[in-house]
Amino acid sequence: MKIARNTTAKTAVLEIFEKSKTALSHAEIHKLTEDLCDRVTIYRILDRLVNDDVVHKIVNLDGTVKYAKCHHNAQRVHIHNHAHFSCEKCLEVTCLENVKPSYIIPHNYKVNDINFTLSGLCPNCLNSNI
Amino acid sequence: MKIARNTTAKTAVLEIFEKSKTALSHAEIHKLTEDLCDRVTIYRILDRLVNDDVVHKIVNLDGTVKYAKCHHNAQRVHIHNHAHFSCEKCLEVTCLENVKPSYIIPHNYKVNDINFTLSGLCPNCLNSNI
DNA sequence: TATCAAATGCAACATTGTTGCGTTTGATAT
DNA sequence: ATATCAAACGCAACAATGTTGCATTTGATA
Ligand SMILES: [Mn+2]
Ligand SMILES: [Mn+2]
Ligand SMILES: [Zn+2]
Ligand SMILES: [Zn+2]
Repeated sequence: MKIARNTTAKTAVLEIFEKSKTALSHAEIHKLTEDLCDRVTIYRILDRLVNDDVVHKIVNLDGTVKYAKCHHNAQRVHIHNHAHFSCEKCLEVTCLENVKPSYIIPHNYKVNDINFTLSGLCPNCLNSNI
Repeated sequence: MKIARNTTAKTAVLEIFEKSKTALSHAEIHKLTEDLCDRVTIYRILDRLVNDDVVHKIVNLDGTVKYAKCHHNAQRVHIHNHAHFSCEKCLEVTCLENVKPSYIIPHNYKVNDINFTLSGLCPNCLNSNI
Protein backbone atom coordinates (compact mmCIF):
# COMPACT_ATOMS: atom_id res chain seq x y z
CA MET A 1 0.00 0.00 0.00
CA LYS A 2 0.93 3.61 -0.55
CA ILE A 3 2.32 5.68 2.25
CA ALA A 4 0.91 9.20 2.14
CA ARG A 5 3.12 12.23 2.67
CA ASN A 6 2.37 15.64 4.11
CA THR A 7 3.50 18.01 1.44
CA THR A 8 3.39 21.78 1.71
CA ALA A 9 0.71 21.98 -0.96
CA LYS A 10 -1.52 19.44 0.74
CA THR A 11 -1.08 21.20 4.07
CA ALA A 12 -2.00 24.54 2.49
CA VAL A 13 -5.14 23.08 0.92
CA LEU A 14 -6.20 21.56 4.23
CA GLU A 15 -5.74 24.91 5.96
CA ILE A 16 -7.89 26.57 3.31
CA PHE A 17 -10.64 24.03 3.93
CA GLU A 18 -10.34 24.59 7.66
CA LYS A 19 -10.88 28.33 7.32
CA SER A 20 -13.70 28.20 4.80
CA LYS A 21 -17.31 28.13 5.88
CA THR A 22 -18.49 27.19 2.40
CA ALA A 23 -17.57 24.50 -0.08
CA LEU A 24 -14.82 25.42 -2.53
CA SER A 25 -14.20 24.74 -6.20
CA HIS A 26 -10.89 23.66 -7.66
CA ALA A 27 -10.39 27.12 -9.16
CA GLU A 28 -11.16 28.86 -5.87
CA ILE A 29 -8.71 26.66 -4.01
CA HIS A 30 -6.01 27.20 -6.58
CA LYS A 31 -6.48 30.96 -6.36
CA LEU A 32 -6.37 30.87 -2.57
CA THR A 33 -3.02 29.06 -2.63
CA GLU A 34 -1.62 31.98 -4.64
CA ASP A 35 0.26 29.80 -7.10
CA LEU A 36 1.96 27.77 -4.43
CA CYS A 37 1.67 24.87 -6.86
CA ASP A 38 0.46 23.85 -10.28
CA ARG A 39 -3.27 23.48 -10.86
CA VAL A 40 -2.76 19.81 -11.71
CA THR A 41 -1.37 19.32 -8.24
CA ILE A 42 -4.56 20.75 -6.76
CA TYR A 43 -6.57 18.22 -8.75
CA ARG A 44 -4.39 15.41 -7.49
CA ILE A 45 -4.53 16.60 -3.89
CA LEU A 46 -8.32 16.81 -4.07
CA ASP A 47 -8.48 13.31 -5.52
CA ARG A 48 -6.43 11.97 -2.66
CA LEU A 49 -8.42 13.83 0.00
CA VAL A 50 -11.69 12.53 -1.43
CA ASN A 51 -10.29 9.01 -1.56
CA ASP A 52 -9.16 9.27 2.06
CA ASP A 53 -12.60 10.59 3.06
CA VAL A 54 -11.07 13.80 4.36
CA VAL A 55 -13.15 15.97 2.05
CA HIS A 56 -16.23 15.18 0.01
CA LYS A 57 -17.30 16.23 -3.43
CA ILE A 58 -20.49 18.13 -4.17
CA VAL A 59 -21.92 18.41 -7.67
CA ASN A 60 -24.60 20.92 -8.50
CA LEU A 61 -27.17 20.91 -11.29
CA ASP A 62 -25.46 23.90 -12.90
CA GLY A 63 -22.37 21.76 -13.37
CA THR A 64 -20.19 23.33 -10.69
CA VAL A 65 -18.13 20.96 -8.60
CA LYS A 66 -17.16 21.88 -5.06
CA TYR A 67 -15.40 20.27 -2.17
CA ALA A 68 -15.87 20.52 1.58
CA LYS A 69 -14.27 19.06 4.66
CA CYS A 70 -15.91 16.06 6.22
CA HIS A 71 -17.17 16.86 9.70
CA HIS A 72 -17.49 13.34 10.95
CA ASN A 73 -16.29 12.04 14.27
CA ALA A 74 -13.89 9.62 12.66
CA GLN A 75 -11.69 9.53 9.59
CA ARG A 76 -13.06 6.23 8.46
CA VAL A 77 -14.98 5.40 5.30
CA HIS A 78 -18.50 6.75 5.32
CA ILE A 79 -21.34 7.92 3.10
CA HIS A 80 -22.04 11.63 2.98
CA ASN A 81 -25.74 11.41 3.41
CA HIS A 82 -26.43 15.04 4.17
CA ALA A 83 -27.85 17.76 1.99
CA HIS A 84 -25.99 20.60 0.32
CA PHE A 85 -27.42 23.93 -0.61
CA SER A 86 -26.36 25.79 -3.71
CA CYS A 87 -27.54 29.40 -3.86
CA GLU A 88 -28.49 30.57 -7.33
CA LYS A 89 -27.74 34.17 -6.42
CA CYS A 90 -24.53 34.30 -4.36
CA LEU A 91 -23.39 30.95 -5.83
CA GLU A 92 -22.21 29.73 -2.46
CA VAL A 93 -22.47 26.05 -1.65
CA THR A 94 -22.82 25.01 1.96
CA CYS A 95 -23.12 21.72 3.78
CA LEU A 96 -26.38 21.23 5.63
CA GLU A 97 -25.00 18.59 7.94
CA ASN A 98 -28.28 18.32 9.81
CA VAL A 99 -30.46 17.84 6.77
CA LYS A 100 -30.34 14.12 6.14
CA PRO A 101 -32.57 12.67 3.47
CA SER A 102 -34.45 9.51 4.28
CA TYR A 103 -35.48 7.27 1.44
CA ILE A 104 -36.37 3.70 0.67
CA ILE A 105 -34.49 2.06 -2.14
CA PRO A 106 -35.10 -1.51 -3.38
CA HIS A 107 -32.72 -3.98 -1.76
CA ASN A 108 -31.23 -5.06 -5.09
CA TYR A 109 -29.34 -1.79 -5.38
CA LYS A 110 -26.00 -1.30 -3.67
CA VAL A 111 -25.44 2.33 -2.76
CA ASN A 112 -21.85 3.47 -2.39
CA ASP A 113 -22.21 7.22 -2.65
CA ILE A 114 -24.81 9.95 -2.49
CA ASN A 115 -25.10 13.36 -4.06
CA PHE A 116 -27.98 15.34 -2.61
CA THR A 117 -27.90 18.99 -3.59
CA LEU A 118 -30.71 21.49 -3.26
CA SER A 119 -30.53 24.73 -5.19
CA GLY A 120 -32.43 27.96 -4.75
CA LEU A 121 -32.00 30.95 -2.48
CA CYS A 122 -29.96 30.85 0.71
CA PRO A 123 -31.17 32.67 3.87
CA ASN A 124 -28.96 35.68 3.14
CA CYS A 125 -30.12 36.15 -0.42
CA LEU A 126 -33.73 35.34 0.39
CA ASN A 127 -33.64 38.08 3.01
CA SER A 128 -32.08 40.72 0.77
CA ASN A 129 -34.65 39.90 -1.88
CA ILE A 130 -37.59 41.35 0.02
CA MET B 1 -42.99 35.58 -25.33
CA LYS B 2 -41.26 33.15 -27.64
CA ILE B 3 -43.28 30.78 -29.79
CA ALA B 4 -41.63 27.37 -29.88
CA ARG B 5 -41.32 25.41 -33.11
CA ASN B 6 -41.22 21.70 -33.78
CA THR B 7 -38.06 21.22 -35.77
CA THR B 8 -36.89 17.91 -37.17
CA ALA B 9 -33.95 17.85 -34.76
CA LYS B 10 -36.13 18.46 -31.71
CA THR B 11 -38.58 15.79 -32.86
CA ALA B 12 -35.74 13.30 -33.33
CA VAL B 13 -34.38 14.01 -29.85
CA LEU B 14 -37.79 13.55 -28.30
CA GLU B 15 -38.20 10.22 -30.07
CA ILE B 16 -34.82 9.12 -28.74
CA PHE B 17 -35.91 9.98 -25.20
CA GLU B 18 -39.16 8.11 -25.72
CA LYS B 19 -37.38 4.94 -26.73
CA SER B 20 -34.67 5.04 -24.07
CA LYS B 21 -35.13 3.32 -20.74
CA THR B 22 -32.13 5.09 -19.24
CA ALA B 23 -31.01 8.69 -18.98
CA LEU B 24 -28.85 9.92 -21.85
CA SER B 25 -25.85 12.19 -22.10
CA HIS B 26 -25.43 14.91 -24.69
CA ALA B 27 -22.83 12.82 -26.50
CA GLU B 28 -25.06 9.75 -26.54
CA ILE B 29 -27.98 11.72 -27.94
CA HIS B 30 -25.82 13.30 -30.60
CA LYS B 31 -24.53 9.91 -31.67
CA LEU B 32 -28.05 8.47 -31.78
CA THR B 33 -29.19 11.24 -34.13
CA GLU B 34 -26.45 10.12 -36.53
CA ASP B 35 -25.32 13.62 -37.38
CA LEU B 36 -28.78 14.86 -38.16
CA CYS B 37 -27.64 18.18 -36.73
CA ASP B 38 -24.71 19.98 -35.17
CA ARG B 39 -23.75 19.16 -31.59
CA VAL B 40 -24.43 22.76 -30.58
CA THR B 41 -28.01 22.25 -31.71
CA ILE B 42 -28.32 19.29 -29.36
CA TYR B 43 -27.15 21.50 -26.51
CA ARG B 44 -29.72 24.13 -27.39
CA ILE B 45 -32.53 21.60 -27.78
CA LEU B 46 -31.70 20.12 -24.37
CA ASP B 47 -31.66 23.58 -22.83
CA ARG B 48 -35.11 24.27 -24.18
CA LEU B 49 -36.51 20.92 -23.14
CA VAL B 50 -35.19 21.39 -19.60
CA ASN B 51 -36.62 24.91 -19.50
CA ASP B 52 -39.99 23.65 -20.66
CA ASP B 53 -39.88 20.87 -18.05
CA VAL B 54 -40.10 18.21 -20.74
CA VAL B 55 -36.84 16.59 -19.65
CA HIS B 56 -34.80 16.93 -16.50
CA LYS B 57 -31.10 17.07 -15.89
CA ILE B 58 -29.22 14.59 -13.72
CA VAL B 59 -25.71 15.22 -12.45
CA ASN B 60 -23.60 12.47 -11.00
CA LEU B 61 -20.65 12.62 -8.62
CA ASP B 62 -18.32 11.43 -11.36
CA GLY B 63 -19.18 14.58 -13.31
CA THR B 64 -21.37 12.99 -15.97
CA VAL B 65 -24.47 14.89 -16.96
CA LYS B 66 -27.50 13.05 -18.27
CA TYR B 67 -31.04 13.87 -19.26
CA ALA B 68 -34.29 11.96 -18.96
CA LYS B 69 -37.90 12.51 -19.91
CA CYS B 70 -40.20 13.78 -17.23
CA HIS B 71 -42.87 11.23 -16.43
CA HIS B 72 -45.33 13.54 -14.76
CA ASN B 73 -49.02 13.72 -15.37
CA ALA B 74 -48.80 17.27 -16.63
CA GLN B 75 -46.34 19.40 -18.58
CA ARG B 76 -46.33 22.14 -15.98
CA VAL B 77 -43.51 23.39 -13.81
CA HIS B 78 -42.47 20.94 -11.13
CA ILE B 79 -39.57 19.85 -8.98
CA HIS B 80 -37.95 16.52 -9.78
CA ASN B 81 -37.83 15.19 -6.29
CA HIS B 82 -37.08 11.60 -7.11
CA ALA B 83 -33.85 9.68 -6.89
CA HIS B 84 -31.55 8.67 -9.70
CA PHE B 85 -29.23 5.75 -9.73
CA SER B 86 -25.87 5.82 -11.41
CA CYS B 87 -24.20 2.44 -11.77
CA GLU B 88 -20.44 2.50 -11.33
CA LYS B 89 -20.03 -0.60 -13.49
CA CYS B 90 -22.36 -0.33 -16.50
CA LEU B 91 -22.44 3.47 -16.17
CA GLU B 92 -26.18 3.58 -16.80
CA VAL B 93 -28.25 6.21 -15.09
CA THR B 94 -31.90 5.51 -14.40
CA CYS B 95 -34.74 7.40 -12.81
CA LEU B 96 -36.11 5.86 -9.66
CA GLU B 97 -39.44 7.64 -9.89
CA ASN B 98 -40.75 5.90 -6.81
CA VAL B 99 -37.80 6.72 -4.58
CA LYS B 100 -38.60 10.16 -3.17
CA PRO B 101 -36.35 11.55 -0.48
CA SER B 102 -37.99 13.14 2.51
CA TYR B 103 -36.07 15.79 4.38
CA ILE B 104 -36.60 18.76 6.63
CA ILE B 105 -34.91 21.96 5.58
CA PRO B 106 -35.03 25.22 7.60
CA HIS B 107 -37.81 27.54 6.42
CA ASN B 108 -35.40 30.32 5.51
CA TYR B 109 -34.18 28.43 2.47
CA LYS B 110 -36.09 28.58 -0.81
CA VAL B 111 -35.64 25.38 -2.81
CA ASN B 112 -36.11 25.62 -6.56
CA ASP B 113 -34.42 22.47 -7.73
CA ILE B 114 -33.15 19.15 -6.46
CA ASN B 115 -30.42 16.80 -7.55
CA PHE B 116 -30.53 13.50 -5.72
CA THR B 117 -28.29 10.89 -7.26
CA LEU B 118 -27.22 7.62 -5.71
CA SER B 119 -24.29 5.75 -7.14
CA GLY B 120 -23.18 2.17 -6.71
CA LEU B 121 -24.19 -1.09 -8.34
CA CYS B 122 -27.48 -1.53 -10.20
CA PRO B 123 -29.49 -4.78 -9.85
CA ASN B 124 -28.05 -6.17 -13.08
CA CYS B 125 -24.43 -5.54 -12.18
CA LEU B 126 -24.92 -6.56 -8.56
CA ASN B 127 -26.30 -9.86 -9.78
CA SER B 128 -23.52 -10.60 -12.24
CA ASN B 129 -21.00 -9.83 -9.51
CA ILE B 130 -21.75 -12.92 -7.48
C1' DT C 1 23.07 11.44 4.98
C1' DA C 2 21.51 7.90 1.58
C1' DT C 3 17.48 5.86 -0.19
C1' DC C 4 13.19 5.49 -2.78
C1' DA C 5 8.66 6.00 -3.79
C1' DA C 6 5.22 9.68 -3.24
C1' DA C 7 4.26 13.87 -5.02
C1' DT C 8 5.07 17.62 -8.23
C1' DG C 9 5.71 20.58 -12.67
C1' DC C 10 5.04 20.96 -17.21
C1' DA C 11 3.29 20.19 -21.57
C1' DA C 12 0.04 18.24 -24.24
C1' DC C 13 -4.39 16.61 -24.80
C1' DA C 14 -9.60 15.44 -24.37
C1' DT C 15 -14.10 16.59 -23.13
C1' DT C 16 -17.73 19.53 -22.32
C1' DG C 17 -20.13 23.53 -22.80
C1' DT C 18 -20.71 28.58 -24.56
C1' DT C 19 -21.10 32.59 -27.75
C1' DG C 20 -21.57 35.44 -31.97
C1' DC C 21 -23.32 35.83 -36.33
C1' DG C 22 -24.98 34.92 -40.83
C1' DT C 23 -28.31 31.48 -42.84
C1' DT C 24 -32.14 28.36 -42.90
C1' DT C 25 -36.71 26.95 -41.74
C1' DG C 26 -41.25 26.30 -39.43
C1' DA C 27 -45.62 28.44 -38.36
C1' DT C 28 -48.78 31.94 -39.44
C1' DA C 29 -51.27 35.25 -42.11
C1' DT C 30 -52.32 36.89 -46.59
C1' DA D 1 -49.56 28.85 -52.83
C1' DT D 2 -46.64 32.55 -51.25
C1' DA D 3 -44.74 36.19 -48.24
C1' DT D 4 -43.29 37.11 -43.75
C1' DC D 5 -40.41 36.91 -39.67
C1' DA D 6 -38.55 35.23 -35.68
C1' DA D 7 -37.17 30.69 -33.93
C1' DA D 8 -33.86 27.57 -34.70
C1' DC D 9 -29.71 26.19 -36.94
C1' DG D 10 -24.58 25.61 -38.69
C1' DC D 11 -20.15 26.91 -38.18
C1' DA D 12 -16.20 28.64 -36.17
C1' DA D 13 -13.98 30.19 -32.39
C1' DC D 14 -13.43 30.15 -27.66
C1' DA D 15 -13.38 29.01 -22.47
C1' DA D 16 -13.47 26.01 -18.63
C1' DT D 17 -12.51 21.80 -16.66
C1' DG D 18 -10.24 17.70 -16.09
C1' DT D 19 -6.66 13.94 -17.55
C1' DT D 20 -2.23 11.69 -18.76
C1' DG D 21 2.80 10.75 -19.43
C1' DC D 22 7.18 11.54 -17.96
C1' DA D 23 11.16 13.68 -16.04
C1' DT D 24 12.25 15.94 -11.61
C1' DT D 25 11.75 17.08 -6.83
C1' DT D 26 10.82 16.09 -2.11
C1' DG D 27 9.24 13.95 2.30
C1' DA D 28 9.72 10.10 5.42
C1' DT D 29 12.49 6.39 6.89
C1' DA D 30 16.47 3.78 7.78
MN1 LIG E 1 -21.20 18.30 2.90
MN1 LIG F 1 -35.52 11.35 -13.23
ZN1 LIG G 1 -27.07 33.19 -1.51
ZN1 LIG H 1 -25.01 -1.49 -13.75
